[in-house]
Amino acid sequence: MPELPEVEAARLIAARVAAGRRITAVWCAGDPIVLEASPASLRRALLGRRVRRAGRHGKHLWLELDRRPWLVVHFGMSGGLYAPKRGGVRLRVSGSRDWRAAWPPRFTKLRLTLDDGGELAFADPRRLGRIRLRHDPRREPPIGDLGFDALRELPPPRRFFELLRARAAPVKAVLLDQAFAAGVGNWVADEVLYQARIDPRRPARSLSPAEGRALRSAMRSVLVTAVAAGADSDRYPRTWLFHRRWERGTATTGGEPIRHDTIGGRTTAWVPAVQR
DNA sequence: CTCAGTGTTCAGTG
DNA sequence: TCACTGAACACTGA
Repeated sequence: MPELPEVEAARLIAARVAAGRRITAVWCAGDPIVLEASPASLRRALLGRRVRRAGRHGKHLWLELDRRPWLVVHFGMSGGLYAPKRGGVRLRVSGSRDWRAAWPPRFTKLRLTLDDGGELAFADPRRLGRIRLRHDPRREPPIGDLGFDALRELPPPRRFFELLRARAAPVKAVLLDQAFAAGVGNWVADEVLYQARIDPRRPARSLSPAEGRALRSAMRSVLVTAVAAGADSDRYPRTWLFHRRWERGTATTGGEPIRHDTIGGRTTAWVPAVQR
């Protein structure tokens, strides 16, 4: 699920289901890896609380409650937040293929019931996600260590360029660094570099001011567009590299070949004919 | 059976 | 101390 657009979509789900509601039941899986806070402390912190709003910074999502600490979640590689389909059939069985369609979803780690009967479930098959409690999420680690939120706090062009100029690593690696821009992940970084027409291997500090502006604009455009689409990738523009990034040895809409290299520790899809 | 993946962290290096 | 790199983590699906 989880880069900034997907987490923002999850935040909207959380707000729709829980904002203004009281938590009447809490269920926790016995998973000490994903549950950084113990089931007992989670229950103590959440049960009976009223949810004020849902917040997000980068890929972290939290619920503001009427008493601290608050619930903070990170989706890792495979986590997600789910609500029962409105008016849909409640499947009791949650095995096999489309585990997200079942209720509760398979791999559910935390489940909340609200006072109007609404429900939220955090599920994470690969267990790289985390569920935490924090008194002041924005100021404490891990969120306190992050850079600007790539959607809501994009710095002005001058400042953005200065931050870029301070980094010697490949620009792709810098985009992935959450202490630089919180919320940018592998596919967003590749999409941004493609649309800005920049070679992902370039040292960040080697970019010209014009390239810095192009990168910043592309970051804003990709994120605004993906969030407006509700993180539904089928609704992303057909011109985006996203739709072809895993078609090995294939070409973009312009007929240019896609190349795959490991940069910043991640497989990077890019188009040498376009990105310089 | 092996490998890579929409992510983060930590040990090791220079 | 800092910036950076690569491996580890855990599990699923190709």
